[in-house]
Amino acid sequence: MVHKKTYRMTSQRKIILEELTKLKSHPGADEIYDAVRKRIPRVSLGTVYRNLEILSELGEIQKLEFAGSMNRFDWDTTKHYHIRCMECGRVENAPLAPLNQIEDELYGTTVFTIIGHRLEFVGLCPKCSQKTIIPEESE
Amino acid sequence: MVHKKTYRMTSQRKIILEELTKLKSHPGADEIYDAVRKRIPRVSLGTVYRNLEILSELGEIQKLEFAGSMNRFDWDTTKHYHIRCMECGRVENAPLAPLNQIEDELYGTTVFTIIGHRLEFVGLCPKCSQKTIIPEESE
DNA sequence: CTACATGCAAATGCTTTGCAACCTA
DNA sequence: TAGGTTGCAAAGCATTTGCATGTAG
Repeated sequence: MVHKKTYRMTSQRKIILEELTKLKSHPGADEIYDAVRKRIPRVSLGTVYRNLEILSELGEIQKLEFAGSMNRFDWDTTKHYHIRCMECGRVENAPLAPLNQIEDELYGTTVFTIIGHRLEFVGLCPKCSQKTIIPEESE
Repeated sequence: MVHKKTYRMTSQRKIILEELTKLKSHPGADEIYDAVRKRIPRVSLGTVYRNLEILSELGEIQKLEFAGSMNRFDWDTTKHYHIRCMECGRVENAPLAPLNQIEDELYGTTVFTIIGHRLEFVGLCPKCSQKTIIPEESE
């Protein structure tokens, strides 16, 4: 029998979890690092990364991976989709119920074993859509 | 009036496009680099990256960005989704028609201006699903 | 006690960029 | 000939890792 890995609740781990929960947004590791550093000035970025990984493995938090941008983390562990601002990177929840049936549609038509899917919306947040007025094409 | 940028058809550019088209798979920049190097031994990886970027800007190819893995490129420029093997990274087309209405569902319920969406499936390719037999949980 | 965790710094992997020489329209 | 393009090398950025020391259970 294999030895089961037992995780410890260190003060760093607890504080990282607390700060993510407090942030409410969908921060990247760097933002969480900044928040945690206010309480543990000598904390290392490596510790933040390691703990975010472990916490998501434990199901305490959710790791959000986006195409072409850095990872973000979510205190909300329920299944939901996101919208990301292509200008500033801000992330919000997408008000759309999970497409629970969509994977079934591929069943039998692909040689892959489907394990999951990821859906993300790309757009502009209110701030950036004001700034980003697409200029007229003038020849 | 602004000066419009005019692209040139250099031999490198042409060969990069040719090799991507030949590959038929969904190669990363490194694979394309390897293929191109057989015809232009002194080509640089930077040139490959720059040209892939320009070619996708021109609509000659499509840049595929996946969550948590490197970019890949597609000679097929039509709208379609993909499945990626979580073990070996192999990418295939997903036999599913584009969800053209899905963005409309968010209309009015989000403050974001939706510009697009990205849907990707994650799973195991035949080779990896054989190797990856999930071991029983034995206490 | 001991296996897991930490801080630190160096390393990683992918991608981008500065620059002088080069070439295409 | 002008301005896009190249090869080369160095830099950039997010993330991971090796290691000696620290600490929770």
